[in-house]
Amino acid sequence: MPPRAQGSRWSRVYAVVGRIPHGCVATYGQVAELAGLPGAARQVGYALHALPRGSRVPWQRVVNARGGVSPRAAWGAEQAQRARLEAEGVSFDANGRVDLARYRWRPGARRAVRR
DNA sequence: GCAATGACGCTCT
DNA sequence: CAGAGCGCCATTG
Repeated sequence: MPPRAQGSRWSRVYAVVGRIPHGCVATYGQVAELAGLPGAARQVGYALHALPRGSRVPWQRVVNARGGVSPRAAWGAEQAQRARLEAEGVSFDANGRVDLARYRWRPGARRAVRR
């Protein structure tokens, strides 16, 4: 039962996700920590799941710790996310995972892509 | 207030 | 690196 929880801490999660720069990706755990919910990575994914389509929240930039897109209820969304990230310059491997070592969002780092 | 759920994370094998 | 198991917390019913 997908809850709504509009006035909950989820808004905090959305705010953090919205701060993810273009061409970068963040893990659930990272977003959770930045949102003030350390260890509540699950709730982050849960919050994103409740996001309505058309939301300005770049939920597509949020991936799991392995840099892969988690299988969600919306079939095809996984494909859309990958396509969108590729359009931003994020490369996916044959397994559909991104190189976190390279695209992982570094809060505070000026250069998104460390090189 | 208790129990169940969930787009996850971490550790071990 | 891949797969499996256990634990984390927050929100809902």
